[in-house]
Amino acid sequence: MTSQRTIGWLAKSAGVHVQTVRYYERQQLLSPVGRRPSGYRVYDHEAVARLRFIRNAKALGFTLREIGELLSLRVNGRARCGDVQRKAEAKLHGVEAKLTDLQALARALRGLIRMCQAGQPIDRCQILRQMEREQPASQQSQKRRTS
Amino acid sequence: MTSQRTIGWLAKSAGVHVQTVRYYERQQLLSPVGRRPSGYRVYDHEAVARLRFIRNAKALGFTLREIGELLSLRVNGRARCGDVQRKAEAKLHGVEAKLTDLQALARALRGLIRMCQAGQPIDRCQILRQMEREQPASQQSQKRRTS
DNA sequence: CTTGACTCGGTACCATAGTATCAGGTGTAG
DNA sequence: CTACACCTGATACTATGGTACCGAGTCAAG
Repeated sequence: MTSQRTIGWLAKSAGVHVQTVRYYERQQLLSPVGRRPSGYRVYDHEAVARLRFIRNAKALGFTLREIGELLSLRVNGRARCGDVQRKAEAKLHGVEAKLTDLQALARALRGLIRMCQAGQPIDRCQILRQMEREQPASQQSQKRRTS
Repeated sequence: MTSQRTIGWLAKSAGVHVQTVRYYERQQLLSPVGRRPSGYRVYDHEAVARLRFIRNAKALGFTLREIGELLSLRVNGRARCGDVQRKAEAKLHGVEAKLTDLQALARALRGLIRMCQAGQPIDRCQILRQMEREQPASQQSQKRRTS
């Protein structure tokens, strides 16, 4: 009953796999409140909230590393809301840069499709040509991961 | 000399590592025009354009698999324009779906940032509170990383 | 007390996009 | 002719975010 707060209970409550909970533990994002004598992990409702937090932050595009930072901000009493805000803003800027790039690409693809409809041969395709050009690395849309 | 079109020349010309060129070859994105008797790969200027294409498409968020499709689209282009058009349209739909996801993400981030009254102690941070809420994964799938 | 579900740690594996290192062969400048 | 840079395939390793499987131990219902 009430003592059923095992890893399986937690996983089910938060809608993730048991292995994922253990994976998050290895990544220092989450730990059990204790262990039974048998070694079984014991959790509380806090853990469910924390796991939900992780899931939502992940859906917002934060990496597990970033989520870890967010979580430790929460623990660290001196941290201010502004710290969190800055992280969210950095993430937003990355997303906006990506949006700009993708919008340009969508426009280019629509152009290609129009050209195809006009019966133009593909070797005149301007986007494909454009993509062969040496591009001035200008507004780099984040290398790999936004930190 | 003109006969220096080895993998090293290509890699330097396109600004990637030699191993990356070989990796792309394994991924069927690029192949040498031939081999020297010694086995050395030989490339031409086309290869530089192709590598630049790959780099630029990658910067736009295409996976190597998708880039392969784009490249074969270019090669098959002369044959059947209808085929090409369908592929381009599929690609466009993919880009538009990505755009929708990213726009939702940006909206969510902006909403969170607005809620934050900087200077609040961390335990009153609305961003963090919001992220603890049960958010039933909602509509957007988020299958691929958006970073 | 047995049965079956659950849990343990450990390890291996998936995809993605490379990077690093290896022994050994090649190419070329001095 | 000798250095030394470059090339070869093969294999292993990086990071990210998990998933799958293993034998062995545990827990609770019947």
